[in-house]
Amino acid sequence: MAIKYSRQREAIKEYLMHTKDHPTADTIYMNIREEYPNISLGTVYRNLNLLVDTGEIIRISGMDGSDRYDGNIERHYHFLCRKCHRVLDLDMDSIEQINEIANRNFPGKVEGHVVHFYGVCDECM
Amino acid sequence: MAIKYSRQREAIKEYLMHTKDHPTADTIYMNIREEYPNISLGTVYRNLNLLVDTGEIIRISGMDGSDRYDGNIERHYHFLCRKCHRVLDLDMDSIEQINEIANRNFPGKVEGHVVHFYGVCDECM
DNA sequence: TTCTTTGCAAAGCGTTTGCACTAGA
DNA sequence: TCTAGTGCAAACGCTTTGCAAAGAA
Repeated sequence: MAIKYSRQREAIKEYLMHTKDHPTADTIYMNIREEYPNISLGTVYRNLNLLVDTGEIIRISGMDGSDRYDGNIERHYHFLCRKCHRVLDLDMDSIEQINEIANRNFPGKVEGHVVHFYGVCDECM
Repeated sequence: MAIKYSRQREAIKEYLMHTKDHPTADTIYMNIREEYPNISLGTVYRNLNLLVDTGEIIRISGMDGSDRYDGNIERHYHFLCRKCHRVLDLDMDSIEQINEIANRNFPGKVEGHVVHFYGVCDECM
């Protein structure tokens, strides 16, 4: 099925491109609702899934309760503050070589990994 | 509140100590039910939480849909097969130093990380 | 007895889905 | 026109919780 333009989807993408927060679907919903008061949470979820599938945004899973979304699709790492529960970007060297370390004694094939860091952010210290 | 003995909790712990699978709460429930047919899923969840809190078992989150549990509390890494969805232990060197790498340019304090690997296991290749 | 744990069922939370309607191409 | 996207509400999967009854100390 071909993808058609939708102003709601555009607004969601736009929003994610201009924030450095890593908002949840619900937060995105609350924000988009200011411009499109009738948008439904279901539409937000459907569009987030679509944008993740097309590679236009990234989904960050396994941090907190709910998934976060990120308009920055460059490979980077995330940090979760255990006090304020904000998700921050980490400016750090690549650790892609951990795949190789994992592969050494493994009979199958390690293709990738998910990492995230946690601790206390500067504002909460 | 003091912790009192419970045969159900003992059975859950026992079960986790003797399996190398990384079962979900539901799988544990199904298995314990063979010995305790009246046990409820709520009891399984309550005991799993209690055992995680006391450090007797480990919870593995963010792999699949549901959390997995592990009776092996030694620091080790996990692998999720994207075909059969089994979770396997990885026999690999420590990568604890990634915390330090993450800390280098970070204004807050990185205390820990969650990593898991994915790919195809030997049986699915 | 006293306080913890249980079984049950209901509720919670985040996310997905069916459907009739709307809107993009 | 034709098909994809929307809003709404219901349903989903996993987990937690309130409560009265049962069990451990």
